[in-house]
Amino acid sequence: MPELPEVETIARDLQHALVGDTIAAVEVYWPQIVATPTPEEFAARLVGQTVQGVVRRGKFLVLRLTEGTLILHLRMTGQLLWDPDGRRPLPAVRGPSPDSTPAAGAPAACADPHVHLVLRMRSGATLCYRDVRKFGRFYLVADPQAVLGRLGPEPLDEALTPQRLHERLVGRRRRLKDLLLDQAFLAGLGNIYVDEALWEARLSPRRVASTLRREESERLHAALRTVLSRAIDARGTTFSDYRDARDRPGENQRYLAVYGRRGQPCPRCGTPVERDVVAGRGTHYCPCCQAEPAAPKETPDG
DNA sequence: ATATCTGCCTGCTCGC
DNA sequence: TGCGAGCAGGCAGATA
Repeated sequence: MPELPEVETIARDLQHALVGDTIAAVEVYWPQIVATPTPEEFAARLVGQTVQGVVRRGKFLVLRLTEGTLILHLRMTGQLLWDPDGRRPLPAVRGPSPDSTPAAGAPAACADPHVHLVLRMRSGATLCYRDVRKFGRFYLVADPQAVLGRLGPEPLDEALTPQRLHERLVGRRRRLKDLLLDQAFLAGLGNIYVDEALWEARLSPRRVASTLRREESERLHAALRTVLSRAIDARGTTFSDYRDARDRPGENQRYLAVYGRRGQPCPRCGTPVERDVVAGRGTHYCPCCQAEPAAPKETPDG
């Protein structure tokens, strides 16, 4: 799953590869991938636009263009593959449909059936969007805030001090797992890095945010920075599908302490890692290091 | 504000 | 070997 470190890796690579290049043609093979505007408008407006910058916000990839902003979300299995020679997936052969745009029910015949959108650049490079699950979405907007406006702060932003994180946490009665996955609370965390950060901070995923002591919030703050920074340095985690813009896997999976390690020993204490469903998500944790808080005691009287 | 449910999708595992 | 069922999971949208 592409989360903050994975999208950051792609953004940094594409910043070098794409800035200054101009979109020559757009091919849409699965129209639902385009969230806004209509797929036809989307393609028409993109042609002729030059890429001026590529950045990340939360898990979104943001391409600043001459006119407007192209924003995309890779969701679960999305890959954005840059090929300087433009000869990788060759999704050129169309089905028998005489229509210019393939209908949703009649997928075009592509060399790679999972490529749903292609940007052909004037340099000859291609940018191919590949997504087995088809959950990813593209947005072409005048105002980026229309898509990004509801995102919470960036976990690595210096403005998010331990004190500020503590203040945000203690105002909420949701469980940490639930809250940290909420993109309006913090932008960019997904299932892998929430589990890893909670392990690093020695906090139970079931802990109610409002009960955190200051020292525990500080531990969580430090853990988020440690886990995310290390993952960026390692160019992301390839658990199953993730690839960078040049189709290379990341290296961070070798540093995972709990995610996907059910039954294996906790690197800190040796207790077997457990996997439960918390807040509707598969959740990995060490039952010893991340012991559940004692049930809130009903004080008989005081 | 919080919690829960559905739909979007396909590849994979599992049981028969 | 093949089949259907169930599952995973980020997010939007609806509902309680």
